[in-house]
Amino acid sequence: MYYTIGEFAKKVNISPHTLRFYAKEGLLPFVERSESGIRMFKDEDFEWLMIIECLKKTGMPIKDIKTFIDWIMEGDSTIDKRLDMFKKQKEAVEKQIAQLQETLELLKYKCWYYETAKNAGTCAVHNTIKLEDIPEDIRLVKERLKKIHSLY
Amino acid sequence: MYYTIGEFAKKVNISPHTLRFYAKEGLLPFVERSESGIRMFKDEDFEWLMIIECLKKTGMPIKDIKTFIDWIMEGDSTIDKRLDMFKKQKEAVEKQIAQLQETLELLKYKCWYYETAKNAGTCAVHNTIKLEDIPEDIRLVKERLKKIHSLY
DNA sequence: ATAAACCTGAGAGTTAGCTCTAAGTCAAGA
DNA sequence: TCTTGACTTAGAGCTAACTCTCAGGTTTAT
Repeated sequence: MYYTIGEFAKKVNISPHTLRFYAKEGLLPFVERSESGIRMFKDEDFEWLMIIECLKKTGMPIKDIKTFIDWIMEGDSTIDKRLDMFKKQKEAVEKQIAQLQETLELLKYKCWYYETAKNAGTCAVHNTIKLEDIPEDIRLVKERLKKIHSLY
Repeated sequence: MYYTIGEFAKKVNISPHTLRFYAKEGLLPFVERSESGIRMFKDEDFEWLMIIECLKKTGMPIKDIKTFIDWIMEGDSTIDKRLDMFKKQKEAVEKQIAQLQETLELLKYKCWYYETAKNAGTCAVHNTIKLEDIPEDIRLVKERLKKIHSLY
Protein backbone atom coordinates (compact mmCIF):
# COMPACT_ATOMS: atom_id res chain seq x y z
CA MET A 1 0.00 0.00 0.00
CA TYR A 2 1.63 3.21 -1.19
CA TYR A 3 0.52 6.81 -0.77
CA THR A 4 1.28 9.89 -2.86
CA ILE A 5 2.55 12.93 -1.01
CA GLY A 6 -0.97 14.43 -0.98
CA GLU A 7 -2.55 11.32 0.52
CA PHE A 8 0.20 10.94 3.08
CA ALA A 9 -0.04 14.64 3.93
CA LYS A 10 -3.67 14.14 4.97
CA LYS A 11 -2.77 11.05 6.99
CA VAL A 12 -0.14 12.85 9.06
CA ASN A 13 -1.85 16.25 8.94
CA ILE A 14 1.15 18.09 7.53
CA SER A 15 0.91 19.99 4.23
CA PRO A 16 2.59 18.56 1.10
CA HIS A 17 4.64 21.77 0.96
CA THR A 18 6.00 21.10 4.42
CA LEU A 19 6.66 17.42 3.65
CA ARG A 20 8.69 18.46 0.58
CA PHE A 21 10.52 20.99 2.73
CA TYR A 22 11.36 18.22 5.22
CA ALA A 23 12.54 16.04 2.32
CA LYS A 24 14.77 18.85 1.08
CA GLU A 25 16.24 19.17 4.59
CA GLY A 26 17.09 15.47 4.57
CA LEU A 27 14.49 14.36 7.11
CA LEU A 28 12.88 11.74 4.84
CA PRO A 29 15.69 9.64 3.32
CA PHE A 30 13.54 6.52 3.74
CA VAL A 31 10.84 7.56 1.28
CA GLU A 32 10.81 5.48 -1.93
CA ARG A 33 10.30 6.88 -5.42
CA SER A 34 8.47 5.57 -8.48
CA GLU A 35 10.36 5.25 -11.80
CA SER A 36 9.14 8.67 -12.80
CA GLY A 37 10.38 10.22 -9.56
CA ILE A 38 7.14 10.46 -7.62
CA ARG A 39 7.40 9.86 -3.87
CA MET A 40 5.76 6.67 -2.61
CA PHE A 41 5.01 6.79 1.12
CA LYS A 42 4.34 3.57 3.05
CA ASP A 43 2.32 2.87 6.19
CA GLU A 44 5.46 2.39 8.23
CA ASP A 45 6.65 5.88 7.24
CA PHE A 46 3.98 7.10 9.60
CA GLU A 47 6.19 5.97 12.50
CA TRP A 48 9.11 7.99 11.17
CA LEU A 49 6.89 11.05 11.08
CA MET A 50 5.80 10.38 14.67
CA ILE A 51 9.44 10.45 15.79
CA ILE A 52 10.09 13.61 13.80
CA GLU A 53 7.01 15.27 15.31
CA CYS A 54 8.05 14.18 18.79
CA LEU A 55 11.52 15.68 18.41
CA LYS A 56 10.06 18.85 16.94
CA LYS A 57 7.84 19.18 20.00
CA THR A 58 10.91 19.08 22.21
CA GLY A 59 12.15 22.14 20.34
CA MET A 60 14.94 20.31 18.52
CA PRO A 61 16.03 22.13 15.35
CA ILE A 62 15.58 20.39 12.00
CA LYS A 63 19.33 20.01 11.47
CA ASP A 64 19.66 18.00 14.68
CA ILE A 65 16.67 15.85 13.76
CA LYS A 66 18.40 15.13 10.45
CA THR A 67 21.53 14.04 12.29
CA PHE A 68 19.42 11.61 14.30
CA ILE A 69 17.60 10.25 11.21
CA ASP A 70 20.99 9.72 9.57
CA TRP A 71 22.10 7.74 12.64
CA ILE A 72 19.10 5.45 12.30
CA MET A 73 19.90 4.92 8.61
CA GLU A 74 23.47 4.02 9.56
CA GLY A 75 22.27 1.09 11.67
CA ASP A 76 23.23 -0.52 14.97
CA SER A 77 26.64 1.16 15.19
CA THR A 78 24.93 4.39 16.24
CA ILE A 79 22.76 2.99 19.04
CA ASP A 80 24.87 4.66 21.75
CA LYS A 81 24.63 8.08 20.11
CA ARG A 82 20.89 7.73 19.72
CA LEU A 83 20.45 6.73 23.36
CA ASP A 84 22.53 9.72 24.52
CA MET A 85 20.48 12.00 22.32
CA PHE A 86 17.19 10.78 23.79
CA LYS A 87 18.53 11.06 27.34
CA LYS A 88 19.52 14.68 26.73
CA GLN A 89 16.22 15.44 25.06
CA LYS A 90 14.34 13.91 27.97
CA GLU A 91 16.22 16.14 30.41
CA ALA A 92 15.59 19.17 28.20
CA VAL A 93 11.85 18.51 28.19
CA GLU A 94 11.82 18.00 31.96
CA LYS A 95 13.41 21.43 32.32
CA GLN A 96 10.90 22.96 29.92
CA ILE A 97 8.03 21.53 31.97
CA ALA A 98 9.54 22.89 35.20
CA GLN A 99 9.95 26.28 33.54
CA LEU A 100 6.36 26.30 32.33
CA GLN A 101 5.14 25.33 35.77
CA GLU A 102 6.88 28.36 37.25
CA THR A 103 5.31 30.52 34.55
CA LEU A 104 1.94 28.98 35.39
CA GLU A 105 2.35 30.00 39.04
CA LEU A 106 2.89 33.60 38.00
CA LEU A 107 -0.16 33.44 35.71
CA LYS A 108 -2.27 32.08 38.57
CA TYR A 109 -1.09 34.95 40.73
CA LYS A 110 -2.02 37.43 38.01
CA CYS A 111 -5.45 35.84 37.61
CA TRP A 112 -6.06 36.27 41.32
CA TYR A 113 -4.69 39.83 41.14
CA TYR A 114 -7.14 40.83 38.42
CA GLU A 115 -10.09 38.90 39.90
CA THR A 116 -9.57 40.94 43.07
CA ALA A 117 -9.11 44.18 41.13
CA LYS A 118 -12.24 43.42 39.11
CA ASN A 119 -14.32 42.92 42.25
CA ALA A 120 -12.99 46.15 43.76
CA GLY A 121 -13.31 48.06 40.49
CA THR A 122 -9.72 49.25 40.71
CA CYS A 123 -6.17 47.90 40.84
CA ALA A 124 -5.56 50.31 43.70
CA VAL A 125 -7.09 47.72 46.03
CA HIS A 126 -3.72 45.97 46.01
CA ASN A 127 -2.09 48.90 47.80
CA THR A 128 -4.23 48.34 50.88
CA ILE A 129 -4.84 44.59 50.84
CA LYS A 130 -3.99 42.72 54.05
CA LEU A 131 -1.64 39.73 53.93
CA GLU A 132 -4.23 37.51 55.63
CA ASP A 133 -6.76 38.24 52.86
CA ILE A 134 -4.41 36.71 50.29
CA PRO A 135 -4.95 32.96 49.76
CA GLU A 136 -2.11 30.77 50.98
CA ASP A 137 -0.92 29.56 47.58
CA ILE A 138 -1.06 33.03 46.03
CA ARG A 139 0.88 34.53 48.95
CA LEU A 140 3.70 32.04 48.35
CA VAL A 141 4.02 33.09 44.70
CA LYS A 142 3.93 36.76 45.68
CA GLU A 143 6.78 36.21 48.13
CA ARG A 144 8.82 34.26 45.60
CA LEU A 145 8.48 37.12 43.13
CA LYS A 146 9.63 39.64 45.73
CA LYS A 147 12.72 37.54 46.42
CA ILE A 148 13.67 37.40 42.73
CA HIS A 149 13.24 41.14 42.51
CA SER A 150 15.47 41.86 45.49
CA LEU A 151 18.25 39.73 44.04
CA TYR A 152 19.06 42.46 41.56
CA MET B 1 17.89 55.65 41.45
CA TYR B 2 18.05 55.61 37.67
CA TYR B 3 19.83 53.21 35.34
CA THR B 4 21.09 53.68 31.80
CA ILE B 5 20.09 51.07 29.27
CA GLY B 6 23.43 49.29 29.70
CA GLU B 7 23.11 49.08 33.49
CA PHE B 8 19.50 47.95 33.30
CA ALA B 9 20.40 45.40 30.62
CA LYS B 10 22.77 43.72 33.09
CA LYS B 11 20.13 43.78 35.83
CA VAL B 12 17.53 42.01 33.74
CA ASN B 13 20.02 39.96 31.71
CA ILE B 14 18.74 41.15 28.33
CA SER B 15 21.06 42.89 25.85
CA PRO B 16 20.74 46.66 25.29
CA HIS B 17 20.05 45.86 21.62
CA THR B 18 17.08 43.74 22.60
CA LEU B 19 15.80 46.34 25.08
CA ARG B 20 15.89 48.99 22.31
CA PHE B 21 14.12 46.53 20.03
CA TYR B 22 11.42 46.05 22.69
CA ALA B 23 11.15 49.84 23.05
CA LYS B 24 10.72 50.17 19.29
CA GLU B 25 7.95 47.54 19.41
CA GLY B 26 6.15 49.59 22.04
CA LEU B 27 6.78 47.24 24.98
CA LEU B 28 8.41 49.90 27.20
CA PRO B 29 6.16 53.01 27.14
CA PHE B 30 6.82 53.51 30.87
CA VAL B 31 10.53 54.24 30.52
CA GLU B 32 11.45 57.87 31.25
CA ARG B 33 13.96 59.93 29.28
CA SER B 34 16.55 62.52 30.27
CA GLU B 35 16.50 65.98 28.64
CA SER B 36 19.00 64.79 26.07
CA GLY B 37 16.83 61.78 25.20
CA ILE B 38 18.66 59.07 27.11
CA ARG B 39 16.48 56.33 28.63
CA MET B 40 16.31 56.35 32.43
CA PHE B 41 15.21 52.98 33.83
CA LYS B 42 13.90 52.72 37.40
CA ASP B 43 13.90 49.87 39.91
CA GLU B 44 10.17 49.36 39.46
CA ASP B 45 10.68 48.87 35.71
CA PHE B 46 12.16 45.53 36.70
CA GLU B 47 8.63 44.35 37.49
CA TRP B 48 7.41 45.34 34.04
CA LEU B 49 10.19 43.28 32.53
CA MET B 50 9.22 40.34 34.70
CA ILE B 51 5.69 40.46 33.27
CA ILE B 52 7.02 40.78 29.73
CA GLU B 53 9.35 37.81 30.30
CA CYS B 54 6.53 35.79 31.78
CA LEU B 55 4.28 36.41 28.80
CA LYS B 56 7.11 35.65 26.40
CA LYS B 57 7.63 32.31 28.13
CA THR B 58 4.00 31.45 27.45
CA GLY B 59 4.77 31.89 23.75
CA MET B 60 2.78 35.10 23.39
CA PRO B 61 3.93 37.18 20.40
CA ILE B 62 5.35 40.66 21.01
CA LYS B 63 2.37 42.37 19.37
CA ASP B 64 -0.01 40.77 21.86
CA ILE B 65 2.25 41.68 24.75
CA LYS B 66 2.18 45.27 23.52
CA THR B 67 -1.64 45.21 23.50
CA PHE B 68 -1.54 44.08 27.11
CA ILE B 69 1.01 46.74 28.15
CA ASP B 70 -1.19 49.35 26.48
CA TRP B 71 -4.16 48.10 28.53
CA ILE B 72 -2.19 48.60 31.74
CA MET B 73 -1.26 52.13 30.66
CA GLU B 74 -4.95 52.83 30.01
CA GLY B 75 -5.82 52.14 33.63
CA ASP B 76 -8.66 50.48 35.54
CA SER B 77 -11.10 50.52 32.59
CA THR B 78 -9.21 47.59 31.06
CA ILE B 79 -9.14 45.29 34.11
CA ASP B 80 -11.67 42.86 32.57
CA LYS B 81 -9.68 42.51 29.36
CA ARG B 82 -6.50 41.90 31.30
CA LEU B 83 -8.14 39.24 33.46
CA ASP B 84 -9.50 37.47 30.38
CA MET B 85 -6.09 37.58 28.78
CA PHE B 86 -4.42 35.98 31.80
CA LYS B 87 -7.12 33.31 32.03
CA LYS B 88 -6.58 32.37 28.40
CA GLN B 89 -2.82 32.40 28.81
CA LYS B 90 -3.11 30.18 31.89
CA GLU B 91 -5.15 27.65 29.90
CA ALA B 92 -2.69 27.82 27.02
CA VAL B 93 0.22 27.04 29.34
CA GLU B 94 -1.68 24.17 30.95
CA LYS B 95 -2.16 22.70 27.48
CA GLN B 96 1.52 23.18 26.67
CA ILE B 97 2.50 21.33 29.85
CA ALA B 98 0.12 18.48 29.04
CA GLN B 99 1.57 18.30 25.53
CA LEU B 100 5.13 18.22 26.84
CA GLN B 101 4.22 15.49 29.30
CA GLU B 102 2.97 13.33 26.44
CA THR B 103 6.18 14.03 24.57
CA LEU B 104 8.13 13.08 27.68
CA GLU B 105 6.37 9.71 27.79
CA LEU B 106 7.47 8.99 24.25
CA LEU B 107 11.04 10.05 25.10
CA LYS B 108 11.04 7.70 28.11
CA TYR B 109 9.89 4.90 25.83
CA LYS B 110 12.69 5.67 23.39
CA CYS B 111 15.25 5.74 26.19
CA TRP B 112 14.12 2.29 27.29
CA TYR B 113 14.11 1.13 23.64
CA TYR B 114 17.73 2.16 23.12
CA GLU B 115 18.92 0.98 26.56
CA THR B 116 17.59 -2.43 25.60
CA ALA B 117 19.09 -2.27 22.12
CA LYS B 118 22.41 -1.17 23.59
CA ASN B 119 22.51 -4.16 25.95
CA ALA B 120 21.62 -6.53 23.12
CA GLY B 121 24.01 -4.85 20.68
CA THR B 122 21.28 -4.52 18.07
CA CYS B 123 17.88 -2.91 17.56
CA ALA B 124 16.71 -6.25 16.15
CA VAL B 125 16.13 -7.39 19.74
CA HIS B 126 12.83 -5.53 19.59
CA ASN B 127 11.48 -7.93 16.97
CA THR B 128 11.64 -10.84 19.39
CA ILE B 129 11.07 -9.18 22.77
CA LYS B 130 8.30 -10.68 24.90
CA LEU B 131 5.50 -8.48 26.23
CA GLU B 132 6.22 -9.56 29.81
CA ASP B 133 9.83 -8.39 29.49
CA ILE B 134 8.65 -4.84 28.89
CA PRO B 135 8.25 -2.77 32.07
CA GLU B 136 4.66 -1.89 32.94
CA ASP B 137 4.95 1.88 32.33
CA ILE B 138 6.81 1.45 29.03
CA ARG B 139 4.26 -1.08 27.80
CA LEU B 140 1.47 1.43 28.34
CA VAL B 141 3.23 4.05 26.19
CA LYS B 142 3.93 1.45 23.51
CA GLU B 143 0.26 0.55 23.37
CA ARG B 144 -0.84 4.17 23.24
CA LEU B 145 1.47 4.75 20.26
CA LYS B 146 0.03 1.75 18.44
CA LYS B 147 -3.48 3.11 18.93
CA ILE B 148 -2.54 6.50 17.46
CA HIS B 149 -0.99 4.73 14.49
CA SER B 150 -4.04 2.58 13.78
CA LEU B 151 -6.29 5.64 13.83
CA TYR B 152 -5.01 6.56 10.39
C1' DA C 1 39.90 69.65 26.72
C1' DT C 2 39.91 65.49 25.02
C1' DA C 3 39.65 60.51 24.76
C1' DA C 4 37.04 56.54 25.96
C1' DA C 5 32.93 54.61 26.76
C1' DC C 6 28.24 54.77 26.30
C1' DC C 7 24.04 56.62 24.41
C1' DT C 8 20.65 57.58 20.23
C1' DG C 9 17.54 56.01 16.00
C1' DA C 10 17.41 54.14 11.37
C1' DG C 11 17.81 50.53 9.02
C1' DA C 12 20.24 46.33 7.26
C1' DG C 13 21.20 41.41 8.18
C1' DT C 14 20.34 36.81 10.30
C1' DT C 15 18.03 32.50 11.44
C1' DA C 16 14.42 29.12 11.58
C1' DG C 17 10.72 27.17 9.65
C1' DC C 18 7.81 27.28 6.83
C1' DT C 19 4.81 28.74 2.57
C1' DC C 20 4.14 29.69 -1.96
C1' DT C 21 5.04 30.30 -7.13
C1' DA C 22 6.43 28.89 -11.51
C1' DA C 23 7.35 25.91 -15.13
C1' DG C 24 7.19 21.65 -16.36
C1' DT C 25 5.89 16.29 -15.89
C1' DC C 26 2.73 12.54 -14.94
C1' DA C 27 -1.54 9.77 -14.33
C1' DA C 28 -6.41 8.74 -14.29
C1' DG C 29 -11.12 9.37 -15.97
C1' DA C 30 -14.57 10.87 -19.84
C1' DT D 1 -6.98 11.61 -26.85
C1' DC D 2 -7.54 15.17 -23.98
C1' DT D 3 -8.51 17.48 -19.79
C1' DT D 4 -7.85 17.91 -15.07
C1' DG D 5 -5.63 17.55 -11.08
C1' DA D 6 -1.69 16.12 -8.64
C1' DC D 7 3.14 15.49 -8.90
C1' DT D 8 8.23 17.39 -9.50
C1' DT D 9 12.27 20.93 -8.35
C1' DA D 10 14.26 25.40 -7.82
C1' DG D 11 13.94 29.19 -5.80
C1' DA D 12 11.53 33.35 -4.06
C1' DG D 13 8.92 35.30 -0.16
C1' DC D 14 7.30 35.60 4.52
C1' DT D 15 7.24 36.17 9.68
C1' DA D 16 9.09 36.53 14.22
C1' DA D 17 12.47 37.90 17.08
C1' DC D 18 16.28 39.29 17.42
C1' DT D 19 21.19 41.15 16.31
C1' DC D 20 24.21 44.19 14.47
C1' DT D 21 26.17 48.37 11.99
C1' DC D 22 26.43 53.05 11.28
C1' DA D 23 26.75 57.90 11.98
C1' DG D 24 26.30 60.95 15.17
C1' DG D 25 25.43 62.89 20.11
C1' DT D 26 26.48 62.64 25.38
C1' DT D 27 28.92 61.69 29.65
C1' DT D 28 32.72 60.93 32.46
C1' DA D 29 37.37 60.58 33.95
C1' DT D 30 41.78 62.21 33.56
